[in-house]
Amino acid sequence: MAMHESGQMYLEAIYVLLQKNDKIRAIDIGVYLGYTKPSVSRAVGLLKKSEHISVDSDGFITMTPKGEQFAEQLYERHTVLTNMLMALGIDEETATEDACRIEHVISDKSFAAVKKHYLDYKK
Amino acid sequence: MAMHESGQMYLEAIYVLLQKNDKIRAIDIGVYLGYTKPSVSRAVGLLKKSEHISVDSDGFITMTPKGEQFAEQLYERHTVLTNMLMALGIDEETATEDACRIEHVISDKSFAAVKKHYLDYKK
DNA sequence: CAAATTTGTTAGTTCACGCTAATTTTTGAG
DNA sequence: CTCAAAAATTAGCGTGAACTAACAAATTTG
Repeated sequence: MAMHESGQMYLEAIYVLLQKNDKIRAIDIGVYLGYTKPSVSRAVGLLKKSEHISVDSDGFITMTPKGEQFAEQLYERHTVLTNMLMALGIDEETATEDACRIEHVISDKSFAAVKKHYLDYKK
Repeated sequence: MAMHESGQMYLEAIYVLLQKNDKIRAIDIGVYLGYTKPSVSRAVGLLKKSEHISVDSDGFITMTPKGEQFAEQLYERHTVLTNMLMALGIDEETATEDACRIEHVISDKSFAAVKKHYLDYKK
């Protein structure tokens, strides 16, 4: 029942797209992630069923409060991990890729500790 | 053709078991990882085909040089990541779990940078 | 030595998550 | 209003990786 890794990826993509655009549809997610329409259709259906997003009658996608909260957490992980790796001298592309994979597997505990260390260290 | 994440997990388990035991068989891996015999059987078959391990006529498993090299890399990632998380105050169980998941997804570049930072910082 | 246990394999299932192909449904121009 | 393009969905496939059930081979033990 819990969201799987791919669901997180889609949710984060939706979050990012919604920051830049007023209205988004399934196709925009597909273009952004480089996935085909059926894959997006399926994922959107699942996120809708799990009530992380809403899809209106015109196919425009918005986030529910639940989805928003979840996405914000993911996005924070993403940005903190990316910035941290970049602070260690990693190029942006690699940092983003690694952050994207690590953000889905690291525990809350470890993320909090890593983030704290990073913020302390940065000073 | 490249080894998948699950293959890495099995290979690392074999490496760890071989450090503690003279001889190991498929069943030991299953017990260690909590997987069933068929799952182990399949994984062992794949690792044998990819020439990371050898299985003698009595079912005893050894590592090829190729497998050993690979496993050592994995194990180093595992220990460094675990120690690092523990140095940040994470309990051993969580640190091990997270290290185990991160070690399969982090790039060589990022791992090297994280390791360097950790070693420098520790001093 | 025969029966019971342990170990390994084979066959087939399930689930997540991509894909392509084909088919709707929606939309927007002429 | 009609018709083509765009968007979405449905159906079905492939792969990775776990599972159970059933069986075969090997080993232990009464």
